[in-house]
Amino acid sequence: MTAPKAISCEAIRVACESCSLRALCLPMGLALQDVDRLDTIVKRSRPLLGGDHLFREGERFRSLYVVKSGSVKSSTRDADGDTQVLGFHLPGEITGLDGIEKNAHTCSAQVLETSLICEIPYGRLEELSATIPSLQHQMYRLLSREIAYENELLLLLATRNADERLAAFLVNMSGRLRQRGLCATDFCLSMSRHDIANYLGLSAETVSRGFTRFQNEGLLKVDRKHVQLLNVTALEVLGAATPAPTIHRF
Amino acid sequence: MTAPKAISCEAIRVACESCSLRALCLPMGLALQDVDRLDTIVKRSRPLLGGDHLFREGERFRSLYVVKSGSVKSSTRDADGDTQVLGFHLPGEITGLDGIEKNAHTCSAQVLETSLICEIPYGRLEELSATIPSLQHQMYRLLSREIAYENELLLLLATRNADERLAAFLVNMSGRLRQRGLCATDFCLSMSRHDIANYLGLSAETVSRGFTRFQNEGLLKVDRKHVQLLNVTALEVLGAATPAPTIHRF
DNA sequence: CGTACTATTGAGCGCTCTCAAAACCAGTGG
DNA sequence: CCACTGGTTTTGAGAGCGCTCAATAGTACG
Repeated sequence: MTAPKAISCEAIRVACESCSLRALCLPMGLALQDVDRLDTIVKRSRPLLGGDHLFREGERFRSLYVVKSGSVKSSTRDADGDTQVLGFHLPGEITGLDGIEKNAHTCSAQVLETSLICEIPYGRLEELSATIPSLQHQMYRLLSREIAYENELLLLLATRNADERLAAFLVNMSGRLRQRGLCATDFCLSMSRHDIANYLGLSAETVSRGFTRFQNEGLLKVDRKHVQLLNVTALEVLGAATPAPTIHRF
Repeated sequence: MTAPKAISCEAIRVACESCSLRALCLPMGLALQDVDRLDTIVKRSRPLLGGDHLFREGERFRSLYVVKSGSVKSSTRDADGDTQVLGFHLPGEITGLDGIEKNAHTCSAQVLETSLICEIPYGRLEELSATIPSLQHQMYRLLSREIAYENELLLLLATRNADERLAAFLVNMSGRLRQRGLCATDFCLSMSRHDIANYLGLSAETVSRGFTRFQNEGLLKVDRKHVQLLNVTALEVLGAATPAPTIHRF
């Protein structure tokens, strides 16, 4: 029951040894030679530690960042100082796209655990994309994907109750892990309950209660950050579509 | 007190006679000759009537749409059939960006009132942007802007109460109108209370009560769709930043 | 073993939803 | 000019979900 964290993180690490930009871009239709050209502008840094910042809100925008292993949290802060978690980025995913327009970051990105991150200097990427139409095409798709994804999130926050949000979150994480070839039913959540709650527009207590209830209902097993999904179908139904407006129990 | 609708809509119409792609793109740093090239691929259609669809969820993605005059509502539908309003598009604004990735629209766009819409065939736009670096640059900015904007919306839905959401909505509309050179304190809301509520993740009743309370507090005057902001500062404070966690009144 | 932090659990309250009715408006036809 | 109709908006009353506050429990680390 112990060290599930180590197991899961190791799994991620192993799976992502080969997770370079190749893995990210090849399926999207880039020619191998173009990926190599892209590869030349990418900077690889030493592993970052949990709590390290990739960038902070307001900083000059210079680069996009691709998670190679580990995970990243992006968040913003409003006039009150209230912080809002905008998303979690898993291996293969990109962050920093919001900074392009104003040439300044509108949110902060913080590493949640020891992570490997690729930095892509945006200026050079844009130059390159002007000479490689397929790269430009993928860039447009990438940005559009982000928009569509946030639309889904808006739907979730605007219409779903606490259980549905939490279920949707778990199903979403599960799907993204599966997409990267990782175990979709047994994984570690690198973020705190508070972060999850904030992301879902709930209080930490409500998220905690949700986990407990799901466990009591046999939908999953949870031990701190380690989560084991036992009934993915039920979670999907709960998260994506409530079969009936009101469910009466007895 | 009557016919404010006509006044405001007329104002929009007049102000947007000149609101072509030139107005949209020139301030963004496109050379005049490039704007002209862009102009040649744009289709202009006869005025659309309230309720007409620009596109529907699931349809093949072909074009982006720029509002010349009038207004557009974009919304999505989930598995339950629940509909979620994702945004309102005013003159000069663009819609359809979410469809690029999957080559299919992930939301629907519906005209709220008689409107003039420019259609930009996406394939030709992408081709063009591959030959005009500055256009490519603006496209990236446009997409990034959409992402940053949705981030703000997520913050609103996740952390703000009903009054704050409504205030933020009004301030936002006001600012966007001002940006287009229209009156920022006296305008008509082309969308229904139900649409506003849905957009803000509230019930129509709560929105209605909000309008009434704001009016009683002297923040604005409201008569059906016609809104007159009397104390923009107070609304900004309420919508963007609550000065203190709790405000005690007596 | 003590400290600091995170997570869980409990109790009570308040905001917002739901349900319901009334008011209001626009359009139509008598 | 007025009654009728379908729609939206407003207003009211009650209930429930999720927040807040608070205490406890569990974990990591020195």
